[in-house]
Amino acid sequence: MNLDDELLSVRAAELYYDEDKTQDEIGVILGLTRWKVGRLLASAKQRGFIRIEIVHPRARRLGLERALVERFGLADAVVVPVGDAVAESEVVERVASAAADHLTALRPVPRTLAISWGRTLLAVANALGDGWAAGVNIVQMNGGVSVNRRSGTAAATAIEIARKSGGGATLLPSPAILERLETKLSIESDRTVAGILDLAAGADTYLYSAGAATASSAHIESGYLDVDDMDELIRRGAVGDVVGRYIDADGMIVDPALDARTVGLPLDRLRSARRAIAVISGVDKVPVAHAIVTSGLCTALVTDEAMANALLGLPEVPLPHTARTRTAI
Amino acid sequence: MNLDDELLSVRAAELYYDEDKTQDEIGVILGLTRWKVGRLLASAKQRGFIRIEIVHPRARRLGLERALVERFGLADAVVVPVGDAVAESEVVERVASAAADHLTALRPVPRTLAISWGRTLLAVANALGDGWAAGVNIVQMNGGVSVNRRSGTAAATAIEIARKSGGGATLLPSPAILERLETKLSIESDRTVAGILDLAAGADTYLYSAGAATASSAHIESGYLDVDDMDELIRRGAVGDVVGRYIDADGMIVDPALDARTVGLPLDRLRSARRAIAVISGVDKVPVAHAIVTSGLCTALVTDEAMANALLGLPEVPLPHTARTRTAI
DNA sequence: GGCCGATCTGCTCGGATGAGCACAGCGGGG
DNA sequence: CCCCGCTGTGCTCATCCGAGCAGATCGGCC
Repeated sequence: MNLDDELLSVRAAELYYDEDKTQDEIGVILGLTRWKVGRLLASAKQRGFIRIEIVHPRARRLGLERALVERFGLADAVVVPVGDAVAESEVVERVASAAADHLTALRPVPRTLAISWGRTLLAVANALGDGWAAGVNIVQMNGGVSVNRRSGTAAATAIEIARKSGGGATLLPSPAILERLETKLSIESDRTVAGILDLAAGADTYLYSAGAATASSAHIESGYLDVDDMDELIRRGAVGDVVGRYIDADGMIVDPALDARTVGLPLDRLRSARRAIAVISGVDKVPVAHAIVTSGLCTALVTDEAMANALLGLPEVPLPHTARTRTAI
Repeated sequence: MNLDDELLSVRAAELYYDEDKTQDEIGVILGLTRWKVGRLLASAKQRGFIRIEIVHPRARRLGLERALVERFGLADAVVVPVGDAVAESEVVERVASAAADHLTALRPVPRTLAISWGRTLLAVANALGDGWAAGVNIVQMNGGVSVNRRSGTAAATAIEIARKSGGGATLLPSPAILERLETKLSIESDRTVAGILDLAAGADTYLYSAGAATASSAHIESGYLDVDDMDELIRRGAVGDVVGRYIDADGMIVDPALDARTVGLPLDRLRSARRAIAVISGVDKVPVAHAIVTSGLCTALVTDEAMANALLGLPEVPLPHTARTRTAI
């Protein structure tokens, strides 16, 4: 395949894709047979000269989804594209929107859905449409902030999701982390709390996000941990938290003592769940997302393209000509 | 066409373009007939959800070319795409390369080619392939720098183009602009110079670029004009220079006195030429390019996509969703 | 010079696709 | 209540296009 053919490929591609000519017409224009034109187009496609992009907020990246499912043994994956022009803040919205779609399309329809809380989950709640399902019981699976600057975020998330399905919300009335083990044990043995945790443990579907182990964690913001605690966690290998529990790169609890003071469902319940949907986006959460998918904490992952590429160990934006220099084809 | 169909379009497009499924298969997956799928794909294309880009240094934008030919009554236009990732400096190279292609494909093959000089033309000279034509006589059509920091650029351009066609170069041994009118008249009446200008006037093809009327003009760099002269020219409506002569937005000479001291072919010779090829790129040259195409100074324009869009009065990067807000479809 | 394998070219054939048409559902107006 | 135009759907048919095959061409090697 010499240079001349390369130029012809490009000319043919222009006529075919930009000008909507038929291969036969292109053959006449360029003085070639239509089969030659077909072969040129095939080679142009194969060599990556032709890039087809689907420009839509709801578009997905099916190839990456399949790769994730394959690589990490998931039941399902949803990957939303992030074009150059998509702002960081908008990515969360789009991932949340995709998660809402995914929830809406779940079959069988969930009867009891256990959820965590946070910025991402609130976005999912907002993105869900009225009547996304019928009469789903929403139950919180971990303790949360009761009073902070965005007071009631956790509760609002659960209530919103429940309202939109015409079902009820069961809130877990407990702090996320308690100072003393005894307090935690006694709260957990309280009939109300125990009942709620039982309900959560019996859920058929789990939906949660994850937090990165950084100084901007919601746990620090809410005062459950301070910066020194976080540094210590990081020093011991923490990559982030899942429903309030800090894990390392292998998905193991980093600090058993801290974990014992954390109110909520144990992680093994997620691992044994038939359906556990993790909704995670943002580069700072790559390590925790990796820990989640490799340690079986979720059956489905909803995320963004950059995350998917990172998880699969690929360069973030595989442009054809940069790809050549990076991967030495 | 409601929102539901819009989402289906996107899903269908993903399966069709990213996953290489057949429309029939997509029909099965989405629970639609193959005809419905076909219609969805057509609407997705029509609504701009599907963007097909040809990623290649030699690619062109045929649609814009046709629009330019149509709008400005040109015989030919060549527009090279500028993707997001193409650096400003590379654009000139690509335009030059396209100009070289265009020259090589000219029929009938030029016998005498009159050229100007400058950064762009030098790039064209370098981009030309050996044997791009056979025995073309190259002749300079305007005076140029003889000694400046890049000494001999003007001469090198002509010589290079000539060498690659196996023809000869005829240089115009004169400054671009003279201080006194008498000097200019006497130089022009010199037998050698007059002969060269006659030769240029008899060329069958003209090739030139243009300069913007800015402080970084080659005329200032070479000392023919100073910044005050330029300010005065701009004040009087100058948009740039064509073969050394400053014109306004209507293509008229801005300063007849200055023009009288400028050595080279008069612009009307370009207007009456059978083939005059202008090679222009860069946003700062939009005004001068516009003056050129509207006042009939060229029969063919070789330029970049941003320039073409500017000339046609379009937004620079017509993304589907921004286009909606800007042009109110 | 002549043989041979590799590559390229042009073709047949069947699947994929788009244009155009007939019909169903729907809503408004008489 | 019925008629009628409009939109959306499923189908027929002609066209387009890609897979696969036989002959042509070319370069390497003896």
